[in-house]
Amino acid sequence: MNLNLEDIARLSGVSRSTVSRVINNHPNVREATKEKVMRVIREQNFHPNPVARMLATQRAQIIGIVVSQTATTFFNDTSSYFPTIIQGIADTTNERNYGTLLWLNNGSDSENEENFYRRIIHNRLMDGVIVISGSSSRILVDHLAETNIPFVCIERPHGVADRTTYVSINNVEGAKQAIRHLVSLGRRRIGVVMGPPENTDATDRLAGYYEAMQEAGLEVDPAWVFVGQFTTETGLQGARALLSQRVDAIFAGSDQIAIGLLQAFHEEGVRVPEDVAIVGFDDLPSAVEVTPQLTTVHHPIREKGAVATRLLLEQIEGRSVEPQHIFLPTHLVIRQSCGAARVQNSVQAQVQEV
Amino acid sequence: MNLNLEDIARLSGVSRSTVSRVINNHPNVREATKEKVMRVIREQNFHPNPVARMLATQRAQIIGIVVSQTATTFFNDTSSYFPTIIQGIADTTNERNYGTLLWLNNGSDSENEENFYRRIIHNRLMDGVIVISGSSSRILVDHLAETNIPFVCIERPHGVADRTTYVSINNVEGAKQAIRHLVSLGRRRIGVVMGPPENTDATDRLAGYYEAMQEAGLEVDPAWVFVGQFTTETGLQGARALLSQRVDAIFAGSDQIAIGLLQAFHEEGVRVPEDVAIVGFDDLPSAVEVTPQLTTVHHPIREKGAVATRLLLEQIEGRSVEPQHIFLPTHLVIRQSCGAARVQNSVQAQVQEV
DNA sequence: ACGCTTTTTGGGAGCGCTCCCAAAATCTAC
DNA sequence: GTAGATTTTGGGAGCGCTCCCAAAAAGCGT
Repeated sequence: MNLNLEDIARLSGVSRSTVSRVINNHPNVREATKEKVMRVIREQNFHPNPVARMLATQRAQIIGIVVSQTATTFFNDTSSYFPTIIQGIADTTNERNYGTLLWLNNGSDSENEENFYRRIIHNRLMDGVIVISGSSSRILVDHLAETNIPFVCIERPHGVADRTTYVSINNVEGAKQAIRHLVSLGRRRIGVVMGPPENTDATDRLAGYYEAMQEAGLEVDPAWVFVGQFTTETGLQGARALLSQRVDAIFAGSDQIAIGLLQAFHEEGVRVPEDVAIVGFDDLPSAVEVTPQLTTVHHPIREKGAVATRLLLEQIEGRSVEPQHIFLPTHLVIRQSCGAARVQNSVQAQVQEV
Repeated sequence: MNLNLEDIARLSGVSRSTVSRVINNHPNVREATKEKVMRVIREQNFHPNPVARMLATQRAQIIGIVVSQTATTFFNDTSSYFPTIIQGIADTTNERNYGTLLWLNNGSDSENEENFYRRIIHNRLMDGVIVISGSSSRILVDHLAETNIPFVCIERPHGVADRTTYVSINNVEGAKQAIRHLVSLGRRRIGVVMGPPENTDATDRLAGYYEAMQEAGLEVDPAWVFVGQFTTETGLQGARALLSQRVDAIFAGSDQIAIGLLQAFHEEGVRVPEDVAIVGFDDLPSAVEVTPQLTTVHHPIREKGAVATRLLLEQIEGRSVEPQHIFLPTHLVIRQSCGAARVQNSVQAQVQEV
């Protein structure tokens, strides 16, 4: 039922090779021939079989997106971190006519995980792979590094980092921007609630916190540092832990955490930003949906995906070989939760009236 | 560098065909031969080239997931509708060793859209396709129906519905559950803020609202019905529109809308549930993160993805031909926003103390 | 019109598998 | 040991394309 090159060749009175040349618009085809063939192709609504082409060229025009187990939790919460990265990837792949094969590991046992990685590595359908949250899928990254499948990580991976191309953001600087801002507003007892140490974003942001505190000449009491996950749950716990330390500001390692802080403080009757100022990280869509709106470090998530894809395609198409390490810039978005903005948020306004 | 069947054959002293039989564990291979070949395969860490296999078998073990343009907006908000469906799909594809090709259209102009659909239809890499939000990608569904690529829609599509297999939920019944509950709590002036009429979930939920109101013998004032998008923005607008109608309850077409209502009422000083009771739809993760927690109709999103995939694979593997229409059941989750729960939410507790 | 260069075209081989058929090996029973 | 049935194995053809090389056609200058 489906036609092939040979059929089109017969119908247009030329050879298979000429049809192939027309399709791949090879320069050396006479204009008249080209048009003749093109007409037949259009008439028959012919589309060359990509599988055959793959087999012949050893290229698939497909990249893989791997979302590792841990990271999968992101899908369940209200952060849209992952989907946003994927959108960024799609921005580039659509533009360049690549397909994307999505690998989501949501099994739980590690036997499955091993099998999951095998499937990825041996699936020769992909010209390259983007590993999201490289820090949490070290095994895969190591495997990938052994083969010569081009790949790039999103977020700085552990271990193989310098031999690997990755795209991250300037977490250290972002954290410093946040802390400096709090300091400039007169806060001194600045605590931090951070994500897990396996996550390089978390470690980098924490490093930025320490650096900025030191630069400001502020000593950090270890009890001001609460480490958990990048979740609202951790925010709730962190709020309780830090409240007893009488901190006057908290740097939340992510907006998810910040939202947890906000919830806890709301319940405890602690006023934000009056009693405790909060600065988040990520600038998620929900940062403006909470009360008070979050002051937060903008994280160019979608761009990360797009840039990673561009780098990967360069690698695939052989235009680049050297491992690259990209850190996209961040910037602070000042809203209400830090207390810098004039605007009073409506909760207080209301409570004061009562 | 990569070995092929012939190499393995040579190394194990048998023929290509025998190796192929071993790999596909065809019954007629002597045990001894089988083991010999297996050993070589393991030693060489050989994996057959899936592309060649595809070309020979005309089967790819890959399905496509199409997320159409309009739906893409879901990615940007805090609803995790889409990612959750995709997880459901992955649950099934991982189990069955299928790969998934993700098609995300985030371009804007319609020329792109046409091209996007072409790419999908002519990409012969997919044994079948899952169209998410079929109602919004009618063109694609029509195209797909013309070819004989197996496909399944998530949500009831427009037009071709009865010739098409789709998986949806019982929107009508879900809406009725919500309304009945509000009626049982003594509410009479029940308004509704609903998503767009192009969306069949929206139309079905609205139909359920009308039916339930009629069953309860309550007349619906047309001014109580506000139609927009499935977004918080629409919630904000809807709240303002319905407030002047002095409704005592609102059925929100989605939790996103409900969150918008909550925000607006919070700002206006309208108490929920005392002044206005709210019931949402979807039971998103954020339903428990807002104050008061949302009473809402549970929507088995992930299951929808999993079921759709199972149906698709049956179709692909030829075990089913008749179009099927599945409506997964919903149930009401009672929390705080309807006023049925004893627990007072903390905002009021606080305000009352002041 | 003719030789020479350049462009255009056709066909073979190959990508790495599966599937079919026929040949070889093995088994069975006498 | 042998005929006949059955199991196991090997090799050819084919899936639909690309790529290379050689042959054919066209262009060009005299």
